[in-house]
Amino acid sequence: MNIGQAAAASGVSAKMLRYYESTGLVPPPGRTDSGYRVYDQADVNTLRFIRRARAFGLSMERIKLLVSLWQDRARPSREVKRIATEHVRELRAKIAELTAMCDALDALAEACHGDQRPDCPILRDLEKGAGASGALGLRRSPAERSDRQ
Amino acid sequence: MNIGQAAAASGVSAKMLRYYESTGLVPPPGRTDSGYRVYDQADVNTLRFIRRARAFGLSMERIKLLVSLWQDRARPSREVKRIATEHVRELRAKIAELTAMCDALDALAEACHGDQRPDCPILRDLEKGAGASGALGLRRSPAERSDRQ
DNA sequence: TCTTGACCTTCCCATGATGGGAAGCTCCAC
DNA sequence: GTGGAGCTTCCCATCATGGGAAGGTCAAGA
Repeated sequence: MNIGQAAAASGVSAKMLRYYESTGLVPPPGRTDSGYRVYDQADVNTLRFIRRARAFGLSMERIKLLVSLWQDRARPSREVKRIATEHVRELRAKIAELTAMCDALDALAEACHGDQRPDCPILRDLEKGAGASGALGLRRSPAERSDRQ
Repeated sequence: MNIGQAAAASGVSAKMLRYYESTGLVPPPGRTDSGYRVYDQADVNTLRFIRRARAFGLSMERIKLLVSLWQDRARPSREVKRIATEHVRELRAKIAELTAMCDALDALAEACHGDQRPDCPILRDLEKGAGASGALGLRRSPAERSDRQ
């Protein structure tokens, strides 16, 4: 199989395939005399594994770990579960963050007439000084917190 | 006010301040004879507006629109509301996507013993062939869909 | 056998918003 | 006048992904 066929069979683009190889996520495949990459079914299975792991939003770094655990018959499932639960925790945090943004902005949008008049609660909120922004805990922004400590 | 003072007063880092200027989000401020940027209170107000808009997760592009609407006394609130509701829609889509990932992975993690034994539902799921992945509608990945149409 | 078009190779660039850091200049307080 | 804090520009890195150019390869059909 050349790279295009492996891409079609795995659902990973040829571009990403080369990228995964360059970062060491997958080992360099064999080459034909003319330099074309050659893949086999085992490679395609690994790529599919990676694609599915990506669909869970896992980072390349974690996927690298998962692939090595997957290929280790003596792995303790504890390791795999640890990676998964850590990712779940991060996803929950991200979801909570987005939900807060979404709810706060939605409330403002609901309060906005949305007609030809210039008065707008959304803009009024955005131009507020140091006042708390309701649902968003916006007192000290990340910038304020991290800028030169 | 020099850039450091404007950064402290607005909560936007000096680094981002220069970046916003380079992308045209804010106009180039005045300069001293020696080349230092000079800001006034109006600039700081704009930067605060931007910082608060960023806290809602709005993109630079949309913030650019919002700033121009904000500064237009004759703006129709319709425009502002449109931008906000569009962003809310995108946030909801993102939240749904992350929630699906999170729930699916969490279910797998819950089913995993997490001990020294190698058997693991998480890895079993990831190595599955074309089978549907439960909560994730993983039949055709983005790669499969977009790769060479 | 030659041509043609699809495919492969490497290399560079762009994304979006942000930070890190280097080299060099400026300003202020002592 | 000196030291240190702060400013300037410029380049690099993130993270996973795609776009595209320049050039080589392969296979099918004339």
